[in-house]
Amino acid sequence: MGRWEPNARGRLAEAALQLYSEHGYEQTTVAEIARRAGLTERTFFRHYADKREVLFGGSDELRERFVQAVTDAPPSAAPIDVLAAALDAASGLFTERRAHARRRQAVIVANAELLERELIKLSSLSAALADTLRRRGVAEPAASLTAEAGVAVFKVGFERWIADAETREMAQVMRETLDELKAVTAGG
Amino acid sequence: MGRWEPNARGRLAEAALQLYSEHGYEQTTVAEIARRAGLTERTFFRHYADKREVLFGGSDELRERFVQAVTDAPPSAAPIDVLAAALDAASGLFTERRAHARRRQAVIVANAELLERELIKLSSLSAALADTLRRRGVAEPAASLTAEAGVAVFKVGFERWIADAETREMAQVMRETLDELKAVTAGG
DNA sequence: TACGTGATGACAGTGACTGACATCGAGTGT
DNA sequence: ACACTCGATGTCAGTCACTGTCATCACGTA
Repeated sequence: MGRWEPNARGRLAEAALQLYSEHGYEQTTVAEIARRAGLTERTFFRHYADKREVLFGGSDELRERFVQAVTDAPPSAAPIDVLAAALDAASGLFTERRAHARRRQAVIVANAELLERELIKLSSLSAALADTLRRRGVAEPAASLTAEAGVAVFKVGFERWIADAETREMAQVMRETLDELKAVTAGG
Repeated sequence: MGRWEPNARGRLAEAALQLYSEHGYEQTTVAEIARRAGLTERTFFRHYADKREVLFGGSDELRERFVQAVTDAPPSAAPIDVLAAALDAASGLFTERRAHARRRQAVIVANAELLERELIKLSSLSAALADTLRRRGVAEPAASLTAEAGVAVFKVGFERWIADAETREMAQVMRETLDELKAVTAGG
């Protein structure tokens, strides 16, 4: 057995989600999170840049999944179809994770600071998407607009998937939501 | 002459923008802002909820302008046309203010915390837009998607307007950007 | 066996933000 | 004139997020 219990980072994330759920984000101190994880406050800040970041450990993976899908799409595909493929690929990350997503989202929407962090993560996702589209030869402002539209669909679709019963897969919800966006922007 | 210099709130906002521009957001303390405005730190927090909010005094006005335009649109108008009218109305707030907008935006994009605040203000704008569209009878998820698309156009259009020389009016840029979004989502 | 390394602990500090109470000039009524 | 209220501000003590610095100590390696 090593000197320390393994997976300090994961223990901190789990302790934080528990405490934020039980007592609320603002009422929880970093010292409490660290204590529940069997660590000190100083060590918390060695693993996470701030008190909010501990809930967003998976955002890099989501962005990479999106970017990979855009990169892998056939060169001939139109931006909107590339977007559809990316939404489909990203949805794969959430299968079997609806319960956890609900728990985490409930904490986030209950606090403005956490919502801010969520929004900047999505903004970073949008920037990465736009950049990847540009590398495919999509010009501005089409690249940025496609990326923003994609994130809009993801946001709205994610909320609907969370709110739904267990019937529909996330990928299906995303496809329906993208179709709705197309209908709206077409003036229908 | 009154007991205090008038417009304490405005003085704080101007002092903050100056100091954030000169030394950066993080390097500026609230005590410094208050001192330059001839007030104390405690009084700063009576006018603004936190160190970021001092840059966002105009966001309520922007949201109201958007909402008013949506409310005033003819009942028969399609959501996407309502959106176009709202973007046009909102652009009116920025005429003759390009220099100030540039200065403020430069400060905001230079700091992640300020960017987070900007994003949640735009998110609040999107929520208000969606709510107003729903009152017009637009169903979900069309209402939320239209609102998100509108904010996306505003974001992209605003950046382009800022980056542009003085040639085009903001309203014109917004119209062009909305047309680009339509083209992209149509698969063109 | 000595030494370097990496994760952690200990501790002091800064600055954002809050709560409680004091101050004082201006208006208001008598 | 006088008392009385009121609103904007000042003062002060306190909490907590976050940082810099140095110490510790098991583990691997030469």
